[in-house]
Amino acid sequence: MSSTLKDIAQRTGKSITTVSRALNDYDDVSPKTKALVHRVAEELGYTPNLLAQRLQKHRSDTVGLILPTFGPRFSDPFFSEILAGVGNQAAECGYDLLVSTQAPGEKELEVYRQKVQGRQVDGFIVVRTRCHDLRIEYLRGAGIPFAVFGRTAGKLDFPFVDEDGVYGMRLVAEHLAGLGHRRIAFIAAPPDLMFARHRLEGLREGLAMLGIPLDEDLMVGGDLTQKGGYEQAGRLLDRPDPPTAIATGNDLMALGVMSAAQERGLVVGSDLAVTGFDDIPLAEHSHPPLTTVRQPIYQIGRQVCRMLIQLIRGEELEQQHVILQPSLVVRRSCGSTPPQMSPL
Amino acid sequence: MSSTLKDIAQRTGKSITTVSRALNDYDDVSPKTKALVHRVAEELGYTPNLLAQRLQKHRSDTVGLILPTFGPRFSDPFFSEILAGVGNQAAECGYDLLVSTQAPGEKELEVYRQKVQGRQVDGFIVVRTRCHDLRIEYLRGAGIPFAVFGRTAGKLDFPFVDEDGVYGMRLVAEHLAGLGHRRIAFIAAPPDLMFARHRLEGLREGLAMLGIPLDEDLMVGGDLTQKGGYEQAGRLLDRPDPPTAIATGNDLMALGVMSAAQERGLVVGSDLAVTGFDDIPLAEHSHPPLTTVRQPIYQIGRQVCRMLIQLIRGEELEQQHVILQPSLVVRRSCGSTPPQMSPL
DNA sequence: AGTATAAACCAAAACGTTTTGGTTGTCAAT
DNA sequence: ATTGACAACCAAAACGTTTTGGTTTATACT
Repeated sequence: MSSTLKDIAQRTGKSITTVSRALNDYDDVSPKTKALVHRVAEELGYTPNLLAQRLQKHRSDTVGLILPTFGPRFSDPFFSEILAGVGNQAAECGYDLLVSTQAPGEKELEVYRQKVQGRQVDGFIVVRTRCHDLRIEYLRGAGIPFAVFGRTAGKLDFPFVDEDGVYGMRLVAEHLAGLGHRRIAFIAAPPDLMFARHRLEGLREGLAMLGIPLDEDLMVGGDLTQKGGYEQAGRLLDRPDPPTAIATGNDLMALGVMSAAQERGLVVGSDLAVTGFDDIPLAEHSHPPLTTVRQPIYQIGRQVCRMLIQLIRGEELEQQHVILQPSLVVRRSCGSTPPQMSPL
Repeated sequence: MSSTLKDIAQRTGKSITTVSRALNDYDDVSPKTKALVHRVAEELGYTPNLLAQRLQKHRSDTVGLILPTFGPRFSDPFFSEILAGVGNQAAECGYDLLVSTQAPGEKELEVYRQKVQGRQVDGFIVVRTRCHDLRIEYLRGAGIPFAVFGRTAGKLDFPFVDEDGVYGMRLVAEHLAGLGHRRIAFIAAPPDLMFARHRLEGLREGLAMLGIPLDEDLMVGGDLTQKGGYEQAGRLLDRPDPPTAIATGNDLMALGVMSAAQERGLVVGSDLAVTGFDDIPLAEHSHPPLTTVRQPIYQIGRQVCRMLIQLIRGEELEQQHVILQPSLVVRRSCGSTPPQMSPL
C-alpha cells in the first residue's frame, strides 16, 4: 500500500540514491530526472516514512510537553491555555507536539529520559516549576534543548519566561489595603511550586510596605483546586475572627472561596473580598466576576515554544530570560465598582 | 552519550541479537546472561531508540488528533475538553498523543496522509464531523484505524461516539415552550457540520410537535464564536418583532447573545430567554448561569480514544456505535427558577 | 558410537531513509 | 591524445532496532 523510495526507483529505473536526491532537490540530478521522479512519486502517492527519515537525520521535529498532573487534571484551565499556546506556535513552525501527562515523583524523570533518548522529541517545554526542579537539572545535565515556563530557586542559567508574581501579589495587597481591609487571609499554593513562593512573598512585602500587620494564622496552604479553596475558606470563615478579605494563589481556589462564602450567606464583594491569580477565562464569568491578576498564559505558552524551537535550530535567542509584568484586573469580587481603567 | 545495543554488546561480549533478546526477556537467553545484560544496560543508562524500534516494528504506539481549527482557536473550550479526555485515556493505555491543528480545506487531508503514511501514528481520532467528511472517507479508504466523535450524513460504517443532538434540542424546545415562549429564534452552527444539522432538526421537530409556528426569519446562521453570537443576536433583537427566546447551537454563541441582550438593557432570564448547547465549564459560571444541554465531552473523548486503541490492538469493540442521550441543564438564563431536579 | 533434543548463542537481513564517496561519460581546452 | 571540469548518476554504509534462520555445544537416549 504505502510506497517507498525503492518503488519509485524501480518504476523510474533510477537508483534509490538518485530518487532521494531528486525529491530533495539536490542539484546533481538532471531536471528531466527530477520531473520524472516527481511524477512517479505523485502517481504512487509516495509519502516519506518519517520514522526512517528521523532515525537517519537524528531529528524528530517534535517538541515535548509533559503536563505534571495528578489524576485527570488535564482539564485544568491553566494547562489548557498553555497547551493552546504551545500547540499553535509549534504548528506554525512546522513542529509536532507530543503531549503526555505524568504526576510529579519517582517515575517523572524516567518519562523525560525515555522521550529524549528515544529520540521522540528534539526538546522539551517544562511548565509549573518547582523550587528545586529535578526535571530542569536532568535536562540541563543531559544537554537537551528546553525552555521553561517559570523559574526555580537555583541558578537561572536556562531559558525561561515567567511572570513577576511578587509584583502581582503586591498589586493585590495594595488593592485590598486601599479598600480598607486589614485582616487579609491568603490561601497559598503548594510551597514546593516556585510561583507559590513568589506570590506569598509579594503579599508579605506588599502588606509590610503598607504597614498592615500580617496574621500568620490567616496564611494557609492550598492545593490549587476549587474544592481545596472551598474547604480552606470554610475554615477561615468559621473562625471567631474571620478575615474580611481572602486572597488566593490561583483563580480556581478563588472560585471555591466564593462558593464557601455564599454558602454562609455572605455577599462576595461587600461582606467579603476575594481575589485570585492567573485570570483564566472562567474568572471573567464567575459570579461575581473575579478580581484577579492577569498573566497572559496563552502568550507565554507561545513564547516559550518559540524559544525552544530557536534553541533546537541553534539560533541565537533574542532574550534568554523574560519576566512579564502582570496587571491587576479589577472586577466585582472585592466590591469596588470596577473603574474603567486600562491596566498599566 | 546515549548508548545503544551495540555498546552493551561490546561491554558484555555478547552479540547484539542476544542483548536485544535478553532485554526483551526471550527464553533462549540464559538467566546469567540476562542478568549481566540488564546490569550493563543499567550502568550505561540505556534507553531504546524508539524511532528505530518503531521503524522495525511498524507501530508507533501513538494516536493522532488533529483539531480542525481556524487560526488560534485551539483554546475553544470544546476542544480543550476533548483533548483532556483523549489525552488522559491515551496516557492510561500507554499511548502517546500527537496533537496538531489544521484548518478544514485543501491541505487537511494531506496532513492526515502524511502522519499515517509517515508512520507517525497508529490511528486517528476524528472530531467535529462534517456531513460529508472527506477525512473519514480517506481513512476508511486507506484502511487505517480511526474512531470518531460525531456522525456523518453518509453510511455509518465506522466506529463513533456521538450525542443525540436531535433529542437535546427537543428538550430545549419543550422547555422554552413550557415557559410560554412562542417567538423562538435559533442561531445555528455552520450547516456543513453534522451536529448543526441534528440540532436544527431537533428544534424544528420539537416545535412542530408542540404546535408552535416556526418563523424561518428567526433561524439564522452562526459561526460558533462568542463574537458571532453577539452579532447575530444584535440583529435579531433590533428587529421590529424581536423573539422572546434565542436558542443557540453552542454555548459560546449563547454567551455572546447574553452580552448583546444586556447591552440593550434587557435582563436575560426575564426579558429574554437564552439557551446554549454543550455545557462547557464556562456555562455554569456565566452571568446569569446558562441553561444548556449537557453532553459529557470529556467522557466522550475518553471513550473515543478507548475505542481507537482497541481497534489498533485488533480487539473486538463492545460497541461500534454509541449515541449518548444528553440532558437539559436548567440554570437561570431562561428565567425559571431552576428546580432542584437531577436531569433524566 | 551415533543420534536426537535442548540450551545458548549469533550473523545477517530487514525496516526506509540520507549521506558518503565514489564512477561514468561528455565536452572543451590544451 | 591528454587533461580537467563538469554533469549525472549510483553502491554501500549508516541510523538502532527486531526477526529470521541458523550454528554450536552439551546432555540424554538408543
